[in-house]
Amino acid sequence: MDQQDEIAVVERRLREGGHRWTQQRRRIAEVVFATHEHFNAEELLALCRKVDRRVSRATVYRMIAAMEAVGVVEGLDTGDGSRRFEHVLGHEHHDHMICRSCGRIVEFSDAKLERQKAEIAHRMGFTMLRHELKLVVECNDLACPGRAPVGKRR
Amino acid sequence: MDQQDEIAVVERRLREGGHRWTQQRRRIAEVVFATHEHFNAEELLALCRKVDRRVSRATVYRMIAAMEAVGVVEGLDTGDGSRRFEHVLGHEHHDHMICRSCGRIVEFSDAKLERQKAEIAHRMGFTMLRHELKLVVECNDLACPGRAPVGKRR
DNA sequence: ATTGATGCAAAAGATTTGCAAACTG
DNA sequence: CAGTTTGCAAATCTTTTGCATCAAT
Repeated sequence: MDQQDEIAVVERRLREGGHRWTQQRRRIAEVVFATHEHFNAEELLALCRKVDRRVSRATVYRMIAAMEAVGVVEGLDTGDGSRRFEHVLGHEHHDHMICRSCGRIVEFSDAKLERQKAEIAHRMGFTMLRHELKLVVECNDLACPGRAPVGKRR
Repeated sequence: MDQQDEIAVVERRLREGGHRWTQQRRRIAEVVFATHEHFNAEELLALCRKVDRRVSRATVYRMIAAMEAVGVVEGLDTGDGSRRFEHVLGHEHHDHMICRSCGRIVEFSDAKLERQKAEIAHRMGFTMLRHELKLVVECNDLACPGRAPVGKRR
């Protein structure tokens, strides 16, 4: 699935949800699916503004909420004070390791882990909507460039 | 380990960290270890104030940070806009399910899951400091009293 | 006495919202 | 056209911080 298709999916899902497809929303979707970073609202706003001055902060926040609601974007709490997001179309679910030494966000996925999570929710009588696993780690020398901590930690 | 012991541990760890043990800190620790809810800073402040008017908001925030730093309290992001906390002395690590229908936070723990998490971090060359697994679920009729959603969801 | 801790109020950030104007279907 | 969506700024909410004062060691 390439970027055009992904944006088409976003459009379709929003329309199906009774929403309108505006120029701003398309712009935001384009930027979201063009990046592979974990961005927060402010960063997304800045990226959108670079290509289209008409995108406002409020619209970015509203669009993020809308995309989350239709499941094309997921948020994660990295502990830096803002929520960060990533698009989730076209790749299987993955989890995150957040390195306290260098601030990197490392993605990983593990089939066994996924099975275990689903099984636990089911065993306890719940329907799992989504799940978020965060490992806060410290990198060892080989794995890490040894950069200074990034951003404020709390 | 009863509540007195738990508070003694908090005191010891803070003192070992070079901190002073003040009346406010003792009060806050007492309240934290007396509750079994997942409280946020504002709620903790209100509880403390009920028994001791001298506890201020700033001190509550500072004490939460201190307790987190010495590992007697852990925070979790429930998606309601504030961080929630729980004390972690005297019971093994557990994860959380957050029910989107009724707002309940259900705790669970699974040894196999724990082993898997640790193994993954190790395999990828990291040292795991802590981990947080959150399953966002929807309860089925039997499991849920069917209460209305609690708090704002985002 | 020294020095860290506290309370207060102000500041800082992130996110949400009211409303008139602009745009979509 | 009718009804959404937008931009803006103001409002909200949570958390942090500066600083004079207080209290623990």
